Amino acid sequence: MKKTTIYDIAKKLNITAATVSRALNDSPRISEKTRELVKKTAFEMAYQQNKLALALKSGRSNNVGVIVPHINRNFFASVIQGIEEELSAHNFHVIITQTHNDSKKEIENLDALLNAQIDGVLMSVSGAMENEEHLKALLKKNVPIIFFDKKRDIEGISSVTIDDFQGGYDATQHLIEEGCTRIAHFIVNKTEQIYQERFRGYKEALEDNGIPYDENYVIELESDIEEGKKGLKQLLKMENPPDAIFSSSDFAALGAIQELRAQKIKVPEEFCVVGFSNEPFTKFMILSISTVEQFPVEMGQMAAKVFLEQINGGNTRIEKKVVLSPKLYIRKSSSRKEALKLKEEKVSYNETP
Amino acid sequence: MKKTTIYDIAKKLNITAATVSRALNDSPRISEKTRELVKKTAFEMAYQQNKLALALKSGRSNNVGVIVPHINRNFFASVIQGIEEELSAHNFHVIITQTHNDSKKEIENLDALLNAQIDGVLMSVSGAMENEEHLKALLKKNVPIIFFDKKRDIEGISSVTIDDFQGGYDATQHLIEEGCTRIAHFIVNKTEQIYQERFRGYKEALEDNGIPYDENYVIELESDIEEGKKGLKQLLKMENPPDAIFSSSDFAALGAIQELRAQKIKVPEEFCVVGFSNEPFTKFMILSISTVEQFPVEMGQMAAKVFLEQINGGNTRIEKKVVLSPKLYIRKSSSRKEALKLKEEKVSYNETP
DNA sequence: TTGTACGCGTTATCAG
DNA sequence: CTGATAACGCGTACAA
Repeated sequence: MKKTTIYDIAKKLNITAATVSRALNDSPRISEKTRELVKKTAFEMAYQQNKLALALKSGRSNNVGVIVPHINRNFFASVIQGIEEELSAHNFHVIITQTHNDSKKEIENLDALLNAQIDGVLMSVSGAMENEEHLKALLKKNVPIIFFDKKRDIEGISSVTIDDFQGGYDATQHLIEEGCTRIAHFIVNKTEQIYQERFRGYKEALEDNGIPYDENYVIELESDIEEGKKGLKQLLKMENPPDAIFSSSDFAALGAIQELRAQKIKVPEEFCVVGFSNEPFTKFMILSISTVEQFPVEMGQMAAKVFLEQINGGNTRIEKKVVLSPKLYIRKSSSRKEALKLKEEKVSYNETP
Repeated sequence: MKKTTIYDIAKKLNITAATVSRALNDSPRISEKTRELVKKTAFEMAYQQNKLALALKSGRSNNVGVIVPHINRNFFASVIQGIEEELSAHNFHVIITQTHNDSKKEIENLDALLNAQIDGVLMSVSGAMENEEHLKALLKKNVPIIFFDKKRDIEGISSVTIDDFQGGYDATQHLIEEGCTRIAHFIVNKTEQIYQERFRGYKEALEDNGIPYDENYVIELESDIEEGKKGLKQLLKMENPPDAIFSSSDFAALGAIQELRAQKIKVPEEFCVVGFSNEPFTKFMILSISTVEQFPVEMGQMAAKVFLEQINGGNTRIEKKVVLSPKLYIRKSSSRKEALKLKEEKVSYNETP
């Protein structure tokens, strides 16, 4: 069955397509009578506007491209959720693509999206710091781009991120306040800005508290449970092993905790752990894991809002850098003082005759 | 900066747009020389094909709409991942929309996607069993639709689901084999097919094992931790409380386990629990939760494949019903026999002088 | 091998 | 208030 166009309606009513168009779009320059007649027949013929034609004519597709490493990662799924909610309310559609952390795939996706005439790109950059030629090239195409989470500092491109430095600082400061003195750090990828920033926060918190920084306490690993176990084993082999970890990955933090359990080391009494990202499981564990919330839904909404501003801002190119504040969620895996206090109470209770 | 079109290239080379088009598309009817010249200048002028114009002309947008209740749910995010991987390999783009389980939103999204001239829709149906007029109406529009997970039985519409009955049956059978005799069931929503099927599997397994079915053991609740706790409390109040739960929701299963712990009831020794969906956290818990894997990524890939078949199948309308097999993952929360055996060994070890 | 002319569905502009 | 026409960018049947 062929789709009905405004021409079909026009023919049926013996008027022109232009008139039909005006009627459907509630143009002021049309008689009430024709307007209603047109709308009625349009409904009867099950007319559906072809946005493609509109897009071709207007130069706006009302589609926005989103590029992430993996959709199936709670963080990114949540960001996308925020983006979709904000943009669909403004009649934009969200096209999603994945890079699997391969910058070659990123270039391909970008290219395909541009071909599809998207009105903008919201992306979390994949790969190492090098290669950003393809991103700079985007600027010339005059397509609004918004980076979120993993950004690059490119003049003219807006970004929405969290203050990773602050997140790292707060996590470390908290561990210090809980009485930990030898704090290790799991860094996910030394070549990526977000991890560098968390690392920097870690170091600065140590420094501010007069705790010497020991580079042997810093281990680079993948965001992965097994890697966390391995990392912990490595730390325990040291002459002067740490009594806490600030991990840039919740998964590695979980691995570390599992390994600590296996080695009969008590968490948090003897060893504290703080992760990063607030993955759902961190809250659900019986030994819940302290972590840093990144507010992914809000990040997505904000990225979408910045995009909408740029679209509506006309030709004035605005470079906006939004930095959201992370929030440390203190849970059991690092509540050392409280755990020790409880234990003490128990002991004294037992000692009472 | 204006985007360059084939017209711009044509003008520059003093040829016609048609020739440029042929050159870029590697038409056989063009000289090697012009082809190369055109491609070279196209590159220099940073030409990008406008797929919108192509779509308008060809009637194919190469965009596919995906409708889910929530993107930020591990199951759906994984399905989408599978869809994206499969479709992007065939040069289709994936447009995602959410319904928040509101069938009104579903209708709106469907409408918007049709306006956008998508080439097909892959969707998990929201809402209760009633209202399926809008879905039937789709058939007339001649747009390929594939249901996944939550489907409706509508003639002419293909679907990809898992065998929920089998999942429910296997989970219950397993509990029986572990020695549980009074098995309760958490059903998420009695009006939805997938939950009805799991429930049916539960009942049939009981019957096949000669265990009487008690409707008081069946509790309807939301897929939610708090609801799971409430459900468990309700069960324990009974005169003859159960010794196991097959929960259609991992979250409710977790809630039940947390409440069991709070009430000092030993899992799995005194009470076994099996969930459904294999949410990531079920594996990560120290007391890992047995659950039923639904293979969401494969489901997405399969849905995409069925769509591609229909697209390529020409006019022959095929109705394909793919049913994937679920897989029971037996973990600690229901490994009663093993736990009892271990305990016994420990006891006898302790008793040895 | 290349050019000419048209159509995809819509809206904007100009004329009536 | 309505009709006629051009334009968006592309591919292609037909003509040369």
